[in-house]
Amino acid sequence: MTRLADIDFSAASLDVARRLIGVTVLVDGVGGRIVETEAYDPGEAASHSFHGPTPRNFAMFGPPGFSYVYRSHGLHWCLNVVCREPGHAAGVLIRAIEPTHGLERMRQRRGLDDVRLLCSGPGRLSQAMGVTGAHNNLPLDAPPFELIACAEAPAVVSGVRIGISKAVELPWRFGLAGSRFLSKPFRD
DNA sequence: TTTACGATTAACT
DNA sequence: GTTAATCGTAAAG
Repeated sequence: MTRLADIDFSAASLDVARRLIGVTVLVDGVGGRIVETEAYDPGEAASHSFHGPTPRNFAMFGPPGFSYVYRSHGLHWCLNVVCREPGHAAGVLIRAIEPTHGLERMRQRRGLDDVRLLCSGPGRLSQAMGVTGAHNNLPLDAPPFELIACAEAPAVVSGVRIGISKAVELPWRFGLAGSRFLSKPFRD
């Protein structure tokens, strides 16, 4: 049984990343169940917080349980959950969700019908849920955000992270075992 | 001020 | 399998 109170955002990003699997995340009532996450920690070079605070990543240095939204490749928004205590600047990237709430809204925003392609990637799920830079540095336990814990602890698999060039060997990617909504399958 | 590049995606061959 | 799209950010000059 995973209750929302069991998710302590002041814990290490590894723990938070694993525990977020199965949790439902909504923005304005639209969203779904988290099936894939990645942990980032200032101790490793792949993290945006590795080089210290900047105008982009300041949200990571704020309180845990807040959002950190950044723009990737000039066109995609990516949603992160800040964890650890303020100043430590660790975070968890939400990489994929299983769409459950507001399917029509998400189809409209994404411009396609295939449920499987709606939210299977960090940029995709942000577009589907309407997340933009305006959602940066907001508390996740207050509107427009909403988190709903799952009834049972899900089976979680892990592997190496995707799309990075530093610290590529760390197995800090987590996913819901057997999910059809992952951005890429786990082979590890 | 200039420049190079990215925690990506989609559309190609 | 490869590559173009597209621009904010940060490091270099």
